[in-house]
Amino acid sequence: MTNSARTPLSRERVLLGAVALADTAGIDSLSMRKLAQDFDVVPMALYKHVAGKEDLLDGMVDVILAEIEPPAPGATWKTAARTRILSARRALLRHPWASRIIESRPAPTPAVLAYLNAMIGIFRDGGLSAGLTHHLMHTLGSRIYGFSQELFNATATPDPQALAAAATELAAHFPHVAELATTASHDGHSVVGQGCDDQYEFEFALDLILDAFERRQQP
Amino acid sequence: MTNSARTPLSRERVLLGAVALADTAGIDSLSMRKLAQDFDVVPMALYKHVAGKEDLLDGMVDVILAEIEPPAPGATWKTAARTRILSARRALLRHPWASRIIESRPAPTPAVLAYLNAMIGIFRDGGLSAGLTHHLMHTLGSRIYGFSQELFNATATPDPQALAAAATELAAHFPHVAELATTASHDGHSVVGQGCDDQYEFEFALDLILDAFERRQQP
DNA sequence: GGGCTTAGGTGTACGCCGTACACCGCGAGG
DNA sequence: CCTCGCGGTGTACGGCGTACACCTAAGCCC
Repeated sequence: MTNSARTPLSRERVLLGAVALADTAGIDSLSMRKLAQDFDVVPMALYKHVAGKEDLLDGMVDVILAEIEPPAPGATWKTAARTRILSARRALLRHPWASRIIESRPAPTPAVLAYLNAMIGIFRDGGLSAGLTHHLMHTLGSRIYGFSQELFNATATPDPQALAAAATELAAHFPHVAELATTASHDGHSVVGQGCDDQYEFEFALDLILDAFERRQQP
Repeated sequence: MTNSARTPLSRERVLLGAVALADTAGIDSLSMRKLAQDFDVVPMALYKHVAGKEDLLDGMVDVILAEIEPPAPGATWKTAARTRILSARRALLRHPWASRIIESRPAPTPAVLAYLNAMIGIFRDGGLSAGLTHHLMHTLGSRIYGFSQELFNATATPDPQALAAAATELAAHFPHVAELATTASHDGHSVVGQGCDDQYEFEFALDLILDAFERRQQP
């Protein structure tokens, strides 16, 4: 009656479990030991399915990449790229830890290369030269994956008292920062902290870049 | 004769020592214990000068920020920003670990806020509206600090044998990536791996963004 | 069916890490 | 002279990734 009929581990089960754990407990709580605990298994058991923690993280990136929808056929390169990147962004927003992990990988996995290859293909097939495509990839940077480096990660202080205090502090010493923080660019009602619509800003920058390259394509 | 006349520690000495250690041994080798060893001191001694490792990393960012030259007065906002950002980039290139640390800080230090405040001031004093400045800051992203997220961090394989093998492997499965990797956009002689001039690409993207906002300033 | 291989889970152990807490020597100020 | 507190010490704890030897049970060939 030991109910020993556990479904056996596999690389895929380990990776999905790791993603789930990171989603619920936060990426900092993701350790081989905790992950093993989730499977009611001894830590070393994971090493039969994953080469080590680095390999685990690589695999998690691949899982996120797999959530990105393939590009819709029959669109201009600009809308195809835009759609794909915004789909990537949606995947990234489902897993807030993912951008940090993507940034930290020292070498690209085959899945990452395949993703980049497809993105480059969109531009080349759209008629952009190899050189211009190269520039475009560099200019997009991490936006290709659907995120951009925030100047400072939202500090999540839901306490309105401390928030107001921080605002006056900010205004006193860093007036320009304060002005921008309280200016919600495209709508009026905003406070410091969540005063800017990240999605809007992301699309604004993305479109600005894509438009600029479209102009250079046919002068 | 115990030569006990050590110059006492201080927050500044600790931070500079940490930067030096990260420069020489790599950021992954930077631990409170190793750092203490560099000072011939027991690990806990450091805690009299820094609150903990997070505070240490914050302080290291401040040290790097202090290396950035102040903006030259009497220039247009565009060249002022350009100069400052390229100076930031030079500082970052002196400390290859720095971008990873900057990215990872959960909250900005006063020094970071001061840097951003000065940068925003350049744009506002140059006549850009608050809204446009806001967009510009988002579009620049981490480029404000002098770096951009590389699609994949150079994997430093100086072995020409393995490198050539990787190149054919790449060409077989990811032809578009291979094409871009072997196309050095602005000069001809290049191989996969270091086939692109990161500095050129950085300035290209930076200028493209600044130019785009200049155009929007006065239509 | 008997023995062999082997994939997959176990147990123990090592060396690292950050840091809490109690302690103590010593120079300065009352 | 006595006290206070700054800065360095020693010990210890809990966590981490993972190397290595081991065991067990299922699958396979003869």
